Amino acid sequence: MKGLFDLHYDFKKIEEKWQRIWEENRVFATGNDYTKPKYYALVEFPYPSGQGLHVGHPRPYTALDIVARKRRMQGYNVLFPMGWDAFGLPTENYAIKNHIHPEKVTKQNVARFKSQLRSLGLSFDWEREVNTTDPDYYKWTQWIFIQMFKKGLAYKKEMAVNWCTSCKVVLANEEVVGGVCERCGGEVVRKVKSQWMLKITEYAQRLIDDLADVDYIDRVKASQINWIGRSTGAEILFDTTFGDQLKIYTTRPDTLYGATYMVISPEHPALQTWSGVIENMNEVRAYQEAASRKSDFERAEVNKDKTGVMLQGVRAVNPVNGREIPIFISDYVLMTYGTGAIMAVPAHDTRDYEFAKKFDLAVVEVVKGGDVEKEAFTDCETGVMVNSGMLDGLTVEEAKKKIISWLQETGKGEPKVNYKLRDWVFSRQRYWGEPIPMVYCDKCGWVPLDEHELPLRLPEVESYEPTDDGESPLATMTDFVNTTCPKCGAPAKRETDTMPQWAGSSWYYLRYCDPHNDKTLASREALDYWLPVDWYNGGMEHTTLHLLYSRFWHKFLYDIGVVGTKEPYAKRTSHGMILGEGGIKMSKSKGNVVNPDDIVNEYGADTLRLYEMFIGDFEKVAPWSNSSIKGCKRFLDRVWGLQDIVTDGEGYSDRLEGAFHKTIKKVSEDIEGLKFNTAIAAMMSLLNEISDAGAITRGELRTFLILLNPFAPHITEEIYQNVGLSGMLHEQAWAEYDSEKCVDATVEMAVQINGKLRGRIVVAADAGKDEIIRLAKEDEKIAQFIEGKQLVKEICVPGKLVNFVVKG
RNA sequence: GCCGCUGUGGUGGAAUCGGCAGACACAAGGGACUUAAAAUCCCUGGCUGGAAACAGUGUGCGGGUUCAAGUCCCGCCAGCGGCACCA
Repeated sequence: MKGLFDLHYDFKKIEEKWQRIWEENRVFATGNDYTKPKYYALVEFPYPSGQGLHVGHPRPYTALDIVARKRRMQGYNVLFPMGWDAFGLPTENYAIKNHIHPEKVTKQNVARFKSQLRSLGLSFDWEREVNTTDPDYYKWTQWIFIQMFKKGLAYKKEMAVNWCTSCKVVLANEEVVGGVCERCGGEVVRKVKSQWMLKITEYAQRLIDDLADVDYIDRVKASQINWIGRSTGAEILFDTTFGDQLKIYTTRPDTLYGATYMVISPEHPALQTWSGVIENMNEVRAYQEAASRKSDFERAEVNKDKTGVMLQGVRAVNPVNGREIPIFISDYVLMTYGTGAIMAVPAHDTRDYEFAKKFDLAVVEVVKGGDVEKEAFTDCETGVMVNSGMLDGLTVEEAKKKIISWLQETGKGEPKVNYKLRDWVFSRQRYWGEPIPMVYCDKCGWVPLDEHELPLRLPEVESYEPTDDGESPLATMTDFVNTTCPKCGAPAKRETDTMPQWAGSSWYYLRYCDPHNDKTLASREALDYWLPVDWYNGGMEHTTLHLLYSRFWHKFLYDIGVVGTKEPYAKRTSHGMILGEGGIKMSKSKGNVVNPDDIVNEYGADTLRLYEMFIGDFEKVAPWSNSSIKGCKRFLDRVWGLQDIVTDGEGYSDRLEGAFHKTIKKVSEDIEGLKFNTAIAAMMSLLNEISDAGAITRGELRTFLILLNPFAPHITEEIYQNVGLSGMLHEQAWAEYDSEKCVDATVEMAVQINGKLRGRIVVAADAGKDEIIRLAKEDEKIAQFIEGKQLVKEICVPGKLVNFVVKG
């Protein structure tokens, strides 16, 4: 005999069947009807690594797949594309090791990823697939670079790079872990090379300001603002005894009277200027030498002792009181921020304090409120100025204003805004990246290729390894390197560095709008229709690099008239990582990696999708659990069993009508609010109610399937067909609810005495306060508690509770 | 040090504006079905006491506001992520 819910459904057959039907009917191909309302849902395209899909990938993909499927049912023209961010080091390293062309490796990896993604039933429009390593794609990456060069935003500069002394190779910052080479563990030092740079700093203020116009989750906005690191202060000129001037930047111009010495970076150019008068130049040179040998990691170690050398023969003059003060060089002052020189105010800066204590320098208190005998007093809120001449008695804020206007009047300084954000180092001495389309001509300097010569393809090379002196493998290709100047025709040499991995991903969302266009990166018509991306979800780890870089490129493209919106993404959300069982990060070495293929084989794609959405708060990390996933499979088995109890009838039954309206509301709202877990819980509750009722009408089942379809698209489509409903499920309109029907006729209310739960009453939903209180007092138990006592207060929140405050 | 997040049963996690803490699931225990197991179905469950009704207690810790606090305020503690000598 067949029980009600004891069927296990054949997910393998069903999932393959529907994936085939969707593909053959081009069900998820994006519509080109620009008169329809549009919705652009975007997930970050993956790097197709050799390991295949990780169980973390489906979490964001499923989430936005749910949104995309719901939007289609709501009548939108939906763009939900996918592609490959395929340039990058792991592929290149694999190619070096195994002597296989990275293009071939990429092709294999993409094929694997694609079949894995297909098996999950994600509704991507594969006709719009893009690949950053495709010359038809990177042609436009190169084109954008050339536009930036033409506008002066791309320039070449001598830069320190990370150099692995053992691999003899330039490393990206990400490859330097804990100060050593990620691959071989060798020592990493800084080496100066000429690098292409992009002037993202020119957009720093706009990248902050325009965050006001977009709907990003707060933590994303906060870390971008933090990363850009805007600070306001002043630049101040100090005369020197040499006869020139030294410019410093400070955020605390109010403490100028407390500046008792100065510090400049070991790389500061003034040292060259003063070399004739510095008496201890040997000592200075030795310090410079030592600093340059140090890795960035060593130099940045916070807790290390401050070191430095006092310059003999040159001193500075504090402009506000004419006092001569010593100048030091120390590596705690960075050449890359501000002016590479500071005024040191030990009384009110912890680093200066530490330095002053070590070198026994004067500490002059100029802001009262702390104890500068013990530690630096850095509070700007409460302090009052002392020992500061014209500033005495003012608050810190007042003093800042006053000293800045004094500096401006006397020509000794001016207000200044600084950013921590640095220009983007855009060169990599690597093979597997977009070639930089530039030529160096002895006469003309750096000249971009003619645009009609794009794409500049990656040439075939024999070895992908960088050369011994850290040049890209392209540097050994004389056929590639030797060319003629696009401007004057003289013999010239090509740039042999390639672009970083972040290049191709900085504009890919634009290409999806019109991926096969060979005239422009995308037609203006398509861009105007689809932009901005309505909802972009991606990892927090991309907040300060990819997300910021792509906003920067978009703003540039806006400035030159390629796109019509200031911002690329209207909304940005971020998912939490999926950890291994027990909350430990999944890793090969720990052997706790879950392969999505195994889960799909054992439970089916619908169960995997459902579980990844049910696992917890979408925005937080969640530990994988092999037993919890069974609950989701069980749920789908029970949904499958609904076919056994379906009855004729297209309307709602009296018993379930309210529950259905409530669930439609809950699921609809929860999807918008990233609360996929509670949306599923609501559907589970509804199923429990249906089970108790023992029957479901075909109309009710139809509604249930519509709600569940975005989460579990295969099984719902199959049941829909099995019970003889017309058309295909994904074509149906999203379910509507009636707010009035979400309210029950009667409600159970809690009755409290002095805030403690003492009883319950059932009242009509529309009962008034007086009536509720009357009914509560009539309750036997409550009456006992009130009897003989003084009723001080009666609180009634209709629909929730009653609270009697009694005394005595 | 700075920025952000988190702390709720055995576990994952729920809980609009302050309004019945623990929804929904997992695991566990008991029962039904079965020759048996699996699967499925039913029941129980924060903790303490009690056979039970019930009472007390309970959301990292200490205070406070309120008729009412997981939620708001003040002060701590612990953990996670990111940045880090940015003047």
